[in-house]
Amino acid sequence: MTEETKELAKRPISTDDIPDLNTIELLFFAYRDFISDPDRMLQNLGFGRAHHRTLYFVSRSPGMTVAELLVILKITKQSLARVLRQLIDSDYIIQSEGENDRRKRLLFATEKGRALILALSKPQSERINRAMSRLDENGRETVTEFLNAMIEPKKIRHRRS
Amino acid sequence: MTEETKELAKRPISTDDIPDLNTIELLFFAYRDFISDPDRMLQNLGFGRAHHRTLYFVSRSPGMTVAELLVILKITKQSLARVLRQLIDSDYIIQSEGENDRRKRLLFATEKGRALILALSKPQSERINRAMSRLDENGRETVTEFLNAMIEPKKIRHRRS
DNA sequence: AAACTATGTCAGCAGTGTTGACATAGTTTT
DNA sequence: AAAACTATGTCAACACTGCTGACATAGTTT
Repeated sequence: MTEETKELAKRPISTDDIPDLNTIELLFFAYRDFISDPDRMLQNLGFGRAHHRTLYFVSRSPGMTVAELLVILKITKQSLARVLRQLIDSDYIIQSEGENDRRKRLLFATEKGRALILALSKPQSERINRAMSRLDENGRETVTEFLNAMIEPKKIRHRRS
Repeated sequence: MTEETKELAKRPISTDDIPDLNTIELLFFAYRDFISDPDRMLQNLGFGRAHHRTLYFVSRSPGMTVAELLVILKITKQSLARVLRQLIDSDYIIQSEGENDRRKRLLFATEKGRALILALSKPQSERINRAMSRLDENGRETVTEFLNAMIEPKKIRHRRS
């Protein structure tokens, strides 16, 4: 190992190479810690992040269909089916037939599901609150604006005529 | 399904229930999109996010030991061993013995590894740059401050006397 | 009746996290 | 020098969540 033929990069990468390196790193740590509180709670239930997200969006938009959920989560039918089944079997979510279109499955959180999503969101909300507390109203809007700008703009979908 | 005995939560959860709900959602979407660009690149190499992070921190701090990497990444030895082995076998990272302590394995990115981490970081940096471009210097500091405050404060570790 | 749509399911695979046990080499302590 | 400790590696096994492709069923639209 002493006489290497491979070229080594001994100089650390820095903001000279990538100007926003510090922000990249901050985002990694911030998101990891942000998700860590609910992760711990979920573990006790035998659930994971996918359950969290599924329950979240269903609670946020009661009556959502499976297809709509797939679009939001950007995962495959099979990935969703697994966690959705578990959430339904353990009474966090229930399905009901669509009124106009009986093929559709409208998804609703039960009271049990609602209680869980509120419990999971609480530490996240508190963390955000702590971080925001240092900022004035203007600063909070700045953060919101920044996060929004980080999101991939929705592509306009053209319907088949 | 028409006559349900289970109690339904038909009212959507909202900022009435969780004040920072919108920020929670924004963070989810922002991070998912932020990580999606390098994810696509990694796929072509047969690598994943764990490889990305490992290579990142080694490039950032050349000469890092395995133990130090474990502390930063907060994963288990076995999880790291797998991706580290692949990175070493495919010449993105090399190991060398510690000078003082020959048990230690000092990790360095090769030029190939350096090139990869720069390529992976580029779209992330560009995305941050786009999002930051709307903000003035003061706004950028606000975002940095916010992200820092979202991170779990390091616990003070007491050394055995 | 035929074509299409919404959903569900099966089998199998990949990446990355986990635990616990054990092995080896090197360092420090007694 | 022997004993204890440390840094790393490895083995086996498992869990969660993403993927693909194929196929089935029921309901809707053409």
